[in-house]
Amino acid sequence: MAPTPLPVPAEAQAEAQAPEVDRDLVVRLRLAIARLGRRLRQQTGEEITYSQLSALGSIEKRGPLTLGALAAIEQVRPPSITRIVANLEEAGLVARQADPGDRRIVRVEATPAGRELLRRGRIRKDAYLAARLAALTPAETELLRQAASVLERLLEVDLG
Amino acid sequence: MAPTPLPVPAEAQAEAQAPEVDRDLVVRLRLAIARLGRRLRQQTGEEITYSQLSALGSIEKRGPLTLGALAAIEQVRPPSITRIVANLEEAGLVARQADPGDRRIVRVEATPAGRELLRRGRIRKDAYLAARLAALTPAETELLRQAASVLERLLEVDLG
DNA sequence: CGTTGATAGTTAGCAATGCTAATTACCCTT
DNA sequence: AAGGGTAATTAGCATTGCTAACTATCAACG
Repeated sequence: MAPTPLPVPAEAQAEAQAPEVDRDLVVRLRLAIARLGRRLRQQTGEEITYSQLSALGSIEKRGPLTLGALAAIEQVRPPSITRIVANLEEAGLVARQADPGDRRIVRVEATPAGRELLRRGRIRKDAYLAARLAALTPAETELLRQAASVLERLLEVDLG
Repeated sequence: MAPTPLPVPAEAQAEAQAPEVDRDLVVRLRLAIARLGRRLRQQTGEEITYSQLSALGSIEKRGPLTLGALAAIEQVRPPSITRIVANLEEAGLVARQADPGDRRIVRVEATPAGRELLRRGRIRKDAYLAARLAALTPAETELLRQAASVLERLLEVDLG
């Protein structure tokens, strides 16, 4: 299919340097991601909300994290993270550590219970995706692997 | 605690993963999609929430819809749709029609203002993604194009 | 030293989502 | 006319996410 240039509105042109963008790709990606994301979100277990699960996952993966760092990762404002972490702590899934050098800073870490819940939750979510990935050819799987890298980079692009 | 999630499809609760499935890929894809999806959701613009936008989109696309049908499409319970539509109506973006034959039924339709907002909203979302895609190399763009096809197929895999 | 300004996190309060349970209004069949 | 089922709504709850304002702490500079 022929890539059609996207008429980029002024506000976006201020951000984006390249005026030529593949409109079709943009639309297809947006729809695919929005829908898949929605399905994954619905795939949360019963014991914890999606936001909590996501935060817990980041905490486990990236070690002891300050709340500010966690908020940045989760793309949420500090007050939201404060509350989410409070709920996680109340459920015994994360623990807070005081920073010895700077008493303003709070670090959070996953507890064994948190890790265990995460493991179970992942199995469920992964099973959902995995069941679908299983229908793909090896070449397609490899393609998605590379695409995942690109998507990860995309997420790190900070346009301000 | 958390709102009770929708019923989980049986096959997702079933056994963990087939050993052949690449676990790392599954995890990375899930995270990338979930986060990118969240960002797109945040990119709604100020005038309307994501749920409202999604509902409005379905209403425009699938013609006059009963609230029950809309709830099914949006995968939410009837009370949620009632409220979302009420907000959309208050904003003048949709209009209700009484069903002449069955007075229990309410149908909703997008107003011109609703259609217009939808058009603008799409452009803004596309611009968000487009700005990021612009930072990619041609090879990466091509990769994503192929990945989009795979993702689309993934979504069509109907396991339940 | 001690103000002064920045930084980290919290609290308070708002609007919205999503749910369940219960209710209202209505249709259809008997 | 009575019953049971269907469509939508209301009421009430927990959660999310935000902004604005506040506390506590650190660091720097005169």
